Amino acid sequence: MVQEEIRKGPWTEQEDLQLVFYVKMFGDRRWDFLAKVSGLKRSGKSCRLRWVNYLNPGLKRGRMTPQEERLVLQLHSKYGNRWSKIAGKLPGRTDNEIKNYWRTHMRKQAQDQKKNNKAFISPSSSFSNCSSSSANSLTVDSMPIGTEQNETNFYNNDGLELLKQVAGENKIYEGEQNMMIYSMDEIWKEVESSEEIETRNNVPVMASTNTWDYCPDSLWMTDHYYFDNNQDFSFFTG
DNA sequence: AACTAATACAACCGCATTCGA
DNA sequence: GTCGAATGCGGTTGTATTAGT
Repeated sequence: MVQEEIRKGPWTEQEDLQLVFYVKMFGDRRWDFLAKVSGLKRSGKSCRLRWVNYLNPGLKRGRMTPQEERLVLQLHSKYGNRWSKIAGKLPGRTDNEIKNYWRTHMRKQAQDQKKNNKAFISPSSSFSNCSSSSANSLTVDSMPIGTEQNETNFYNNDGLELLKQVAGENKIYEGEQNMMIYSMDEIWKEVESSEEIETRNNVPVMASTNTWDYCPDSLWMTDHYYFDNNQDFSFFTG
């Protein structure tokens, strides 16, 4: 049996467009199926990763804000390397992004400590210790996230205008704007309250990881509703 | 201007867990 | 209850970009 060649490496714009189109058509589930019907020579796993970490319209782009950095420090000291859990508390950020951020800064931290000829205790403890001092210097807790000055724009390529059209981008932007009013205070509140519930019930609380939670009007949510409630697409899956 | 180091980001891999037949 | 497929997660690696010399 001849195995169809699976593409690896960086995604092209064309592949992105295709994936977005098919995710919009069929929802962000059944990745193997999506990979097949889309004609992409990618594994379902690869498609999912690309969507989750890059194409998902609810993602925030650009550098972490100081508030987010502080929250990551705090959450890491609590949860350790459970990146998806931490990401669940940071709307628009992915576990991959946070993981990368942490890794980079841990390395820097280790190097600094080496330089200062200090004993290296442990990643989480050393980092969380430093977090308190840096956190104290911050005074803009109530600044809404997503309002960072970084001008990095996900859709800054000409070709992606098409993507906008295909994916109904206007709606998505509305969603992003809604997301922006989710202030750090609110996030902190959520962290605290979910932990309370966790402690009380001794049951893990699923954070609202889905970006749609903050984008009630987004087209994507509409699509999900549509697919989930109005249509039976099982015939597609054979 | 050229080179190097540091940083940020994207992607892959392997394993664990969940789901459905 | 079992098993295979799908999905999710964390670790790791590769590459592009930026900053420093």
